[in-house]
Amino acid sequence: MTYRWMELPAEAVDTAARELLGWRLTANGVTVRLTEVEAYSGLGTDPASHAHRGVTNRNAVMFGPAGRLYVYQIYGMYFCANIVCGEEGRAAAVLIRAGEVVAGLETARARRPAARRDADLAAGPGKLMQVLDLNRAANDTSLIDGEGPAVLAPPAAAVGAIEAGPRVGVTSAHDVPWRFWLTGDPTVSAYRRHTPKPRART
DNA sequence: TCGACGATTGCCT
DNA sequence: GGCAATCGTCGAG
Repeated sequence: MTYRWMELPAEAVDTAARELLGWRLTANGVTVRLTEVEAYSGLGTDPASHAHRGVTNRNAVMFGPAGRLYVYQIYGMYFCANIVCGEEGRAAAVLIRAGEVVAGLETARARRPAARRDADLAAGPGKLMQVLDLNRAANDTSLIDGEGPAVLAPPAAAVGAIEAGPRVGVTSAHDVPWRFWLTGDPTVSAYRRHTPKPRART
């Protein structure tokens, strides 16, 4: 199985990100509809990308074939998931930032007792991974062939309007809006400000 | 081998 | 709105 976004070149990762909105990601009994994503190219022009400084042991998956999962741990306690895009040998990935739980709602609630509303169940990269019960073990597994813990499927219904905006907190490459979300969706976390970290000097 | 930090979240005031 | 928790990864020495 090959999807359109899998055949786009690495420099068109923003287009791939757009196309992935509305797709359904299923893992461990829970299905979420992707409502917010962010593109990362790291072709030497994206300082925010893990792949910006070349291949390392961690980001090697980003340089692999499209349709696989790139999972990494952040702040020592949460996981974030990326959908690898672009041709093999060139880094490109789409970060899954938020989703709407469309199946396995009870299971999702049990996994995230801190969520007060259903819209908060997967309204963030780390939250989404908790809901799907995915971790580092899912890194470098396929989202397409069903052999991995997670499976990605096309939208069940027509995807609505899409909005785009620049990634907050990134000074370079801010001229290109690489964050995409479904207009008006309550699960989208795009409204959140990027928390500036306490750093010496400006 | 060591030191610093991050594509975050949730609890505190 | 502010900040602590917590550790794998990376770059420098």
